[in-house]
Amino acid sequence: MPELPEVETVAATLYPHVVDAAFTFARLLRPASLHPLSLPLETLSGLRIESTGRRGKLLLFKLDGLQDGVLVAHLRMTGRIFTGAANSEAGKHTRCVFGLRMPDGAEKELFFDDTRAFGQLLLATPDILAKWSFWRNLGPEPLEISADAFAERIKGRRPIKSVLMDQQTVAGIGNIYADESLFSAGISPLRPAAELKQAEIEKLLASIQAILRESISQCGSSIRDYRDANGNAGAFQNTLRVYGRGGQNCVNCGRELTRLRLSGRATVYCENCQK
DNA sequence: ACGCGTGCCTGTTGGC
DNA sequence: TGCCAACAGGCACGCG
Repeated sequence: MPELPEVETVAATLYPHVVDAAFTFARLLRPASLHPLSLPLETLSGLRIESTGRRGKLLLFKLDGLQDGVLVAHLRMTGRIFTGAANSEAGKHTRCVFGLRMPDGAEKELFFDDTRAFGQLLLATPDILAKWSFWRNLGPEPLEISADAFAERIKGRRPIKSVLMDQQTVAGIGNIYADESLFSAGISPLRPAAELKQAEIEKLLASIQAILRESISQCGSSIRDYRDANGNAGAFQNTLRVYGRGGQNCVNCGRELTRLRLSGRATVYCENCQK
């Protein structure tokens, strides 16, 4: 499930395949995979991809030729973006196909596959983005926020894990990195956010940043579906210390890791090491 | 305003 | 072996 490090990796691996390419067509195979606020994808024809990037878990294609326009791909659980040869056969879970013409005239295609179809595409100008509440309310980038600003944002009675996963707090943390960061910081996912001491908040942010950076350097975590734009798996899943390890032994103290459901999501932590 | 529960999706897994 | 419930879970939405 692509979170910040995975989307960062997709953006980086996609870049050499699509930079300076111009869209020639867009074939939307599943209408619901287009966000209701989106401009029609036909608008893309002739527009050039200036760069690929990321904001939180959102993959961005910056476009030349549409006033500060951007094509946003929200991959959610199982979304994948990759390029292939022109006139390729659409897969069973292909939701959209884009035609691309490279600067040297070569043609290729860009695919948006999404097995579970939670993901969405959105072609937007700044005025449209301003109407999109998810975008408007998206919190700062966790790799760029200061400890003071972070502390400001995590006040509240909710469990700290729920606060971390709220994209309005900081953008890009999902279930994997919330569990891993809390383990690394020695903080229970159940602690009400407002109870955290200044030193704990600082340690938590440092843990988040270290884990996100380490995961990016290993091209993300491939638990089941995630692949980068070249179809390669990441390696950070081999480094995970609590996520998906419920019932196994804590790597730190050896006690059995606790697995529970917190606001609807599987949560694994060590009752001994995380207070 | 806030926080919780549910629905959206489909493939995989594990228990009986 | 076959069936089916549980599960994976980010986010919109509705309710209290």
